[in-house]
Amino acid sequence: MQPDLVIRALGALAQEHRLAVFRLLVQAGAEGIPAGVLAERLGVPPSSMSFHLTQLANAGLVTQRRESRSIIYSANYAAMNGVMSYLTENCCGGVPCDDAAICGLTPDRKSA
Amino acid sequence: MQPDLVIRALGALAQEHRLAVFRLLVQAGAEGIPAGVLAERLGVPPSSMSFHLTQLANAGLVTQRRESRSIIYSANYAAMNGVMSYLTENCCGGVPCDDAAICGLTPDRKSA
DNA sequence: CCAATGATTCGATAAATGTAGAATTATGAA
DNA sequence: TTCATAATTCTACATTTATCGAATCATTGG
Repeated sequence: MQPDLVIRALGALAQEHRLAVFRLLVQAGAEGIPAGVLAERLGVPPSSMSFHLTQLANAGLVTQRRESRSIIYSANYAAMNGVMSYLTENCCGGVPCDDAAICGLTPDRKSA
Repeated sequence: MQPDLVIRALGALAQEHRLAVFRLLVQAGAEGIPAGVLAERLGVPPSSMSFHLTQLANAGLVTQRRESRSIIYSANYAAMNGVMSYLTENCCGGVPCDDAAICGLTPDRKSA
């Protein structure tokens, strides 16, 4: 994954509402969530939500499909994996995060 | 790690120069790199570099120590691990990711 | 003390980001 | 067609971010 795309993805996630949206979409899985539902759940006006969804889409983190009147957003797991891989390889000392915190274990396992 | 700090860390890394700085610091290890050397290596004016280093420090991603006239920056690995853990747990479908790549499989938790 | 070095802070400026109402587009139903 | 629904685009505005020269602060050496 090229740095430019990684930067866009990080920037896309570095915002309260967008991080919350992405978390919801990750939980929702392939089924996805309509834009309007996301707006309502987070208490954000539709036009603002649209702006944020555009940012996420532009970073490649979400995909969209139309279903009747709704436009349904889904998380792009592959893109997220790409970001995680980049960070692991370039920003974690090249250590494959073996028994350290990264892979799902609680961070204070690092209690050296 | 609380979401607010995660957002600040993501925002700190979502910038060309800062991502480059952090990568250099990760490679440098505990020894760290002086601010001036970072500025020169990346071709950024000292005042601009200072701005970016402040952002990184404010996000908790780097630490600084004075050594004679130089101020030496080092990567905070624990903070980075905290960010990775948060993303793995909240943005990768909760999959423990240790038998996939980072989180290489789409969670078909919707299988019911 | 005085000058030189390394770094930050200040100041001004340009660009990008976030917000949200109003208008517009797309779809479906009567 | 006409209306209602779902979402986006348009528009304006305030805030934040990024840049970088100039001024300032901190440290060391003469």
